[in-house]
Amino acid sequence: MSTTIIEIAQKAGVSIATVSRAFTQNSSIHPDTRRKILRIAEENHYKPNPSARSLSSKRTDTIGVVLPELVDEFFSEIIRGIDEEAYKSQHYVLVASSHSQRNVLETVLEFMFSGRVEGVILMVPQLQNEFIKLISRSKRPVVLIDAPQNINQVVSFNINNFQGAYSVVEHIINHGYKKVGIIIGPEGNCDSDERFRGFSHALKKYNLPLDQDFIIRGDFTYRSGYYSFIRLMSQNKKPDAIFATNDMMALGIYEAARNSQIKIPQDVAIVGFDDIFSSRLLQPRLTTVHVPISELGSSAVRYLFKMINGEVDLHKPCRNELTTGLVIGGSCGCPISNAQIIF
Amino acid sequence: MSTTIIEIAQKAGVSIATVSRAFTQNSSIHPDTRRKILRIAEENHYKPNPSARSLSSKRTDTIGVVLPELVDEFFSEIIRGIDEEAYKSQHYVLVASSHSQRNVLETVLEFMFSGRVEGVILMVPQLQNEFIKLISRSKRPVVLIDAPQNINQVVSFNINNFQGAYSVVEHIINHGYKKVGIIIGPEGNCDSDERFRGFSHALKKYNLPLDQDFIIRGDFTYRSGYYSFIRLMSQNKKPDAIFATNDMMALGIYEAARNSQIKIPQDVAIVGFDDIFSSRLLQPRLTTVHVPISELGSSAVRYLFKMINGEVDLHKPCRNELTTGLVIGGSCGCPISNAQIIF
DNA sequence: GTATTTGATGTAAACGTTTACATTTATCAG
DNA sequence: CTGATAAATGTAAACGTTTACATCAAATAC
Repeated sequence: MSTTIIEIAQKAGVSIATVSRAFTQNSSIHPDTRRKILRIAEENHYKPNPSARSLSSKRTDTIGVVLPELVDEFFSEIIRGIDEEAYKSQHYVLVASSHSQRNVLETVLEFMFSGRVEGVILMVPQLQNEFIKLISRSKRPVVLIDAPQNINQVVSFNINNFQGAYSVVEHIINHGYKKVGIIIGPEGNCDSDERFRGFSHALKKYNLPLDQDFIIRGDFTYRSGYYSFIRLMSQNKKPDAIFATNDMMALGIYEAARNSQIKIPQDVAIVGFDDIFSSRLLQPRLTTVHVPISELGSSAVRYLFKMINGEVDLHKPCRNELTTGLVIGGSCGCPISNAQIIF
Repeated sequence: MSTTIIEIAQKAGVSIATVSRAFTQNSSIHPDTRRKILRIAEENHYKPNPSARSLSSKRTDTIGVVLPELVDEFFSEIIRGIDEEAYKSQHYVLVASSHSQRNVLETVLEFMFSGRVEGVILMVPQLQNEFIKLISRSKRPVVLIDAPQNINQVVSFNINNFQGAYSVVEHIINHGYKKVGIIIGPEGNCDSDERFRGFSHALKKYNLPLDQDFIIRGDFTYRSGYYSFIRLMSQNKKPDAIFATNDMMALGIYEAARNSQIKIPQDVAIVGFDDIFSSRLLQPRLTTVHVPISELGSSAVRYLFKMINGEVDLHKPCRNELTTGLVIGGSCGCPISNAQIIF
């Protein structure tokens, strides 16, 4: 049907082995021969068949990416980081989001055992132990994005949630707020856990009490931010500052505050985490923690390639934390002109 | 190395052909035999090798998706729609963003046609004629998302830009505004062109003049919205309403208005297009045009599968328009309580 | 009882490469 | 000039499936 290596070999007057060599990097072939073959291939619209190639060589030039459903703003940034890096190394990206209808374990297994990809980048905020075992035993390299702190048998790239949370909470404490509330994320979510840890640590450091009434569980959605805020602020004892453990919930807070005539930051200061695009539009702008999202993706890919190329040990655990940065808006009480928002 | 079909055949006491048949849908094999083989395969962690399979059968169970770099909010929604639909049909999704470099797109296309995927979903707002030819001659099915109006040799799924623009502009005209400005998108962008057409048509219909001073070219970015607004409003003759041809530019407008103390909608009414998440956070909420993004992706995939399965003619051009909906906020002058935003 | 059809399975030839090994040719030291 | 070494190319055996075709047994028709 389509042109094969045999045709090209005939037209170039060489064997198929030589044609094959013309298409691979480190093979001994005369530069002139290669040029000639590539020219003829070009003329005949010949491309090596990927299936045949990987059947024979066991390489697929493809990496797999498994993403969770939730992380909306992350999604495109992460993929962009991954895709860009993969493109540089001439690799393809096979994606799968772990849908509600889909069992994550199944997807990952499929990926790892089907031989379709050379390695996997896995992002699952709620990671069970069985996964960890599976991954650490796997023959194919796996890099996690956002792995729980206590897991150390794997390779992972993470946001420094603790540090980020600590510094943003420290920042509001320095404003003089003493009754600091927090809206945490879903149970078992490692980002949320770490951010809570940073929060607690900051309070402790500054000798502030950890008041149970000021700890509300949300689930990282807009809606939960809205309602958690209302719950917090309808108690007799109200916080004077709130740490929303992600920006999406902070957005919900802003709406709830507007609806109940509560002024930010006069009545209550708000800080968030993630620095998502939308948070920059809020009035006053949200003070939050910047996260290097696409870098998370590209770093993960770079490391994955090292594993694939055998430059690093496949089973040597390795935890990497990317540093966060504080983004100061007006929501914490800082005097901020909004004129500088243009980006 | 890993278990092959031969091993399973031996353990099951059948030929490899029978094992193969156990793994394909429409093959004559005794149910008991299949069950037994699948059990043994399961026990031995056997999965058919995808490369071998597709080398032999010419099927890859994979579709390709090429996306532009820009369209941020669309990205994740589109992929979600595509992935979900592909998953239902047991297909994998290979993504590539076109990195906004033209020759890259070419490479990507070639990659896609190298036999790695069974069909391609292509989204490129600025599509050149050479591509159209390439696509319409292609052996593999291609479905376009967002194809220029004047292109009719291909299969495409589109937003009804004209209708959407027409109705939102009609809406502001009905408010009584007579000097309606517009910020259009980048040159050659088909979405922008169609939206402009809808705009002009509405003006004409209501006997309003098309004033060149009220037409400013932006490029769909926040930044361009900001500066285009300033340009529009620093003329002697100012518009009393502005149609931003996408929401991202409307966001920029809001900031520019805030900085120059111009009140929306009292001093100037604003409407947008896309109904992106962020636009719901604006005060007053942006009146805009809702676009069924993920549906665009899933419809495209469904049609692609029909082409792959030969249910529809590969080369029969087919243009599909998905209807948009008007989202009423307060930015056009409508009295709107913001309480209902929670979604 | 024989001929015919049907369904389940086996046989073996693709599918289009890569690559270990063999062969040829060119290069060069002595 | 000879033998050794290196570089370029050829030969042919994998790689792990699918599938057209052949075979065989059982069911059905007459």
